[in-house]
Amino acid sequence: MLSIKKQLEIIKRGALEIIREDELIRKLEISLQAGRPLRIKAGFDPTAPDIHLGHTVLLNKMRQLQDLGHEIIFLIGDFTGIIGDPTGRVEARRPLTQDEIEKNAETYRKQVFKVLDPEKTKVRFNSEWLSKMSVNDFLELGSKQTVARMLERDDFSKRFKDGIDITILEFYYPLFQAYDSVALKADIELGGSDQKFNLLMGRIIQRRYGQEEQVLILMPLLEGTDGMNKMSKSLGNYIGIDEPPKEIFGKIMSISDELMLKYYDLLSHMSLDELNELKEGLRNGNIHPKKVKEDLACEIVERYRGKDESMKAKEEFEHIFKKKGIPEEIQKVTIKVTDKANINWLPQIMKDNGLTKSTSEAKRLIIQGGVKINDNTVTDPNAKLEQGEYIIKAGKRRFLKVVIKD
RNA sequence: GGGGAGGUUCCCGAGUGGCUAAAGGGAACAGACUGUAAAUCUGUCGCUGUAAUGGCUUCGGAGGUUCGAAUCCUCCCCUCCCCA
Repeated sequence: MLSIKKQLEIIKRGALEIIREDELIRKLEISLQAGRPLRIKAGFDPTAPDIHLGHTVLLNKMRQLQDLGHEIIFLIGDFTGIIGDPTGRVEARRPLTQDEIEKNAETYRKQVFKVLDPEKTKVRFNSEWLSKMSVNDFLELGSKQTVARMLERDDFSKRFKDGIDITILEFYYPLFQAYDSVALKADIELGGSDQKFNLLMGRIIQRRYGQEEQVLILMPLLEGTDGMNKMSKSLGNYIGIDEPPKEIFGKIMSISDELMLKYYDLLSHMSLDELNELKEGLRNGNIHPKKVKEDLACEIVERYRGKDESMKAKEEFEHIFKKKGIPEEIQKVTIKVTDKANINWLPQIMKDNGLTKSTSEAKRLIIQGGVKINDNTVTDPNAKLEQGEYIIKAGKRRFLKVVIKD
């Protein structure tokens, strides 16, 4: 194991807040002396098994701790997932079946182990202990916290003031999550900064159950591609690590320059010195922002998909956007003119093949000059395609190859 | 349990009998500009083949009044506020 100082340096990098640092140092000391790794807990929702870059901020930190020799517990909140985290909007959730949970867990394992070391990661489910709670246990847990304390939480107090529903069940969510720390005897809990309340609750509940309090490591939230909200699947502003390489590449390239720097801070494995150098270069104009963004896109794709894929994605991107070319692989359809009336009407073809949702939309797009056939802008919304082979480009990135036959 | 306010197109939100496929904003999409972006400007933004003063679908749900309803009536469902 590394020295306390070294460990601390690694742990602190990128972390938004550590509660409390003195406790962390003490825990590290004891761990080092006794040769006992610290138990680190990080919880994940079982309903969204698509890992995106936002998750990887946390996962990277987990990996670092793992590499320091500590014990990582990847906790799947299968039980609490049924309630739904009150953070953000609440929707009534359908309880997941055992099968679904197992399936989601499998997907998690597959994706998560692109970052974590499978050998050193323990996957647990909180239903293991929560579903076995007796009514008495449940009451006891409820007695450990007061309503006033619960209402301190922003989400709750705001909703309470605004007169928006808060179910009693939702009050239990932070308590259950806190109880997970008790059940696991966690030394450290890792989470996004939006989880601060829940994680703090863990400290309080652990104390009330006579345990030593966990240290919290709060990581900043990664903003989504819109640069406004945190990255999440439901907002559609996410970049999934399982997505096709060119998608990942393209999405990263489309973020704003400002956001790009935040992504560097949270996602790049570049050393701090290199990072500062880069920022300086951008400021004085010695480095072109596009190049910097490209490098980031390459780094990310390479990490999850390998060097080859990363090179390919970059070339393809260059090809399409810089040289305004067409991608190598595009969807191809063959149409027989005689099949039906209007089958060769351009908007109809576009709609039928998913380039647009309706013929109206296709017509609009044409009128706006957003449609090209073989590199020539189409101006006539009544255009029909005669026999031959065409490449249709709709908007910036939708392509289709059509073969019209008799 | 009593009293009151609401549910409008992807989201927020105007609209209280025809001029309303429904103001305005946001999101999204396209064009210009660029670096692929951001910002800005312009345009589009229910569906439907002759870019139609056409047809169809949409304003919580189901009926009804009317030549005509998002707008009026009845019942139902849902949300919120105040009081108990």
